[in-house]
Amino acid sequence: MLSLSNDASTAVEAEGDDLCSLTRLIGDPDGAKETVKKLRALMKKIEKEDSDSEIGVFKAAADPCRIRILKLLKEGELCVCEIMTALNRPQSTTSHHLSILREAGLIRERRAGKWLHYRLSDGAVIELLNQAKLLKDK
Amino acid sequence: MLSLSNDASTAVEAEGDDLCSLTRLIGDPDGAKETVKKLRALMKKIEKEDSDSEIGVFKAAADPCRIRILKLLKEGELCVCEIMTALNRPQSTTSHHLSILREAGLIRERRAGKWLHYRLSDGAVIELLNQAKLLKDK
DNA sequence: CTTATATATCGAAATGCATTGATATGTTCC
DNA sequence: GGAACATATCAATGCATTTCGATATATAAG
Repeated sequence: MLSLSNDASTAVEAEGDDLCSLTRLIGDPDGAKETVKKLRALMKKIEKEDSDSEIGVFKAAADPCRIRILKLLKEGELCVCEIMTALNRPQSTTSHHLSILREAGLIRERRAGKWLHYRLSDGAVIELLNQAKLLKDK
Repeated sequence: MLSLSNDASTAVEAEGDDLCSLTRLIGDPDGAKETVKKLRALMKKIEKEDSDSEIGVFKAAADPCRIRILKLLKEGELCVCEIMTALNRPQSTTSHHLSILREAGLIRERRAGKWLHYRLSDGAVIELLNQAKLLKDK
């Protein structure tokens, strides 16, 4: 099993492990070393960008109930009790899904008296759905 | 609890249930009935579109490992053993994630001898990531 | 301040998903 | 055909998420 720690010694060990397979792959040890170095650098760059909120966005959209909510809201603002009516799901379930969408930044709320009206937070949400649809159609 | 079945009788019953809360919400029974009708029609339209593959796309992107793979592949084609080197994860784990991305249509494979090279399936994948990033930045 | 209503949060059960070692499949080379 | 290697699939384990009833919070009205 490869180590996940970051200190220098285990990093060197891990590099040794990787070289086993990559040397064979590439055919020469120096080329393999070079490739590993490039991959590590690229990975470091990728891990430095915080991907958490991106993942949150995708997680939020990755549920049938929540996709339905997003598609409903494409037509305009709705309050919670309208959404639960449309979904045909209990209030606690509906509310839970709304809070996940809200925390991911996909929807916004507006209070009007005792009612909360939800809407898509931005045109980017619609674009996100469009891109997913594009991908599915191929 | 609201019924999930589709036949006429239970649909009427369910409509009655919904009217309880929506009538109060809107203030007049006729307006409520109208609203419920609209919501049901909208929902029927939404459920008719097959959202499954869209959900598959979002599910595939909703994992730290897999987001990393997508970002790696933005730089160009890589074979499995390069990807597992970069991710620092066992082969079976890496392969599993690749198969999910492949089935969702986000990546494609190309065989070259005993190696499989993976690449992003389309520019739409990059656009998808961009839209998610846009959303997170607000 | 009490009651009614709309929504959020909690807690428990059920389900789904990520991870990984072990094993199977497919490819190359001899 | 058999050995070596790259990758996929299987099966078991543990963790995360969904669902939903029960309860809490917030707002409005009397």
